[in-house]
Amino acid sequence: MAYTNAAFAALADPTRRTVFERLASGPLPVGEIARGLPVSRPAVSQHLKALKGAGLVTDRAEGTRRVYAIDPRGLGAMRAWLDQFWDGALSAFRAEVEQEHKHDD
Amino acid sequence: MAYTNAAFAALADPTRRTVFERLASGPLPVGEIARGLPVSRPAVSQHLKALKGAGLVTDRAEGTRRVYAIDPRGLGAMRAWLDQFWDGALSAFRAEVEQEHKHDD
DNA sequence: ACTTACCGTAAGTAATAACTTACGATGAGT
DNA sequence: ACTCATCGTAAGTTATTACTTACGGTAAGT
Repeated sequence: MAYTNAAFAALADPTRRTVFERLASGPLPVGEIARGLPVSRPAVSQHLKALKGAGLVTDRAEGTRRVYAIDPRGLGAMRAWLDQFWDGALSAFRAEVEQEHKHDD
Repeated sequence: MAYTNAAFAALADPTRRTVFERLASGPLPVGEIARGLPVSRPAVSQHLKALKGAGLVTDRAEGTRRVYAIDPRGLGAMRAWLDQFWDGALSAFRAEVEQEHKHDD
């Protein structure tokens, strides 16, 4: 999917991943997300913009505040990409181990 | 896991992700990986070093060449991190949809 | 209407990173 | 011993980016 590129790039930054993790328990307004973080609130806004562009979060207006929530689309894109390697990598790894055991004989 | 940080950072770069994808079909020496890529071979070596540090690839010496293969550890760390959100995000999304359907009545 | 709370964006800065070329080291073949 | 192939690392450059402060805009409350 088109989200794969942006999703990986977005979650690369530790601060941005922390922002994302704060939404795991449920939707939150920007101020709540930024509370206690070592960066300023505008920085959090910029991170949220990047996450939104990657299909990782959605935002809705609620009065004067903006509530963000996790968007499954970006998550799904990353999962699909990972699954592309999962089986192959495991079987290859298994074959690799057996190969090394042969050397032990 | 400790690999989570480095794994996300490693796969953020498109070139590096391409390098990683070339190992999907099986182990390859550096020269084979770099063949046809728009970057130099030393650049590929540097990418492989980053991938190795993230637990995404392993390397073994085979004569004068170095064969790289996909390491399931980094892949597993990312999958575990993703699964941490997967169920919650889906159920939250479902609740969100139902909430909006209520508005349609 | 005025103030306050909440938020996104613009501009500028400092740190990071992806890339290049140059070089050195090791193993295979003659 | 010599040459060639393969690869990792060092040094330097350029582009990207994460952050700050400053500002403007909208909604709610009095």
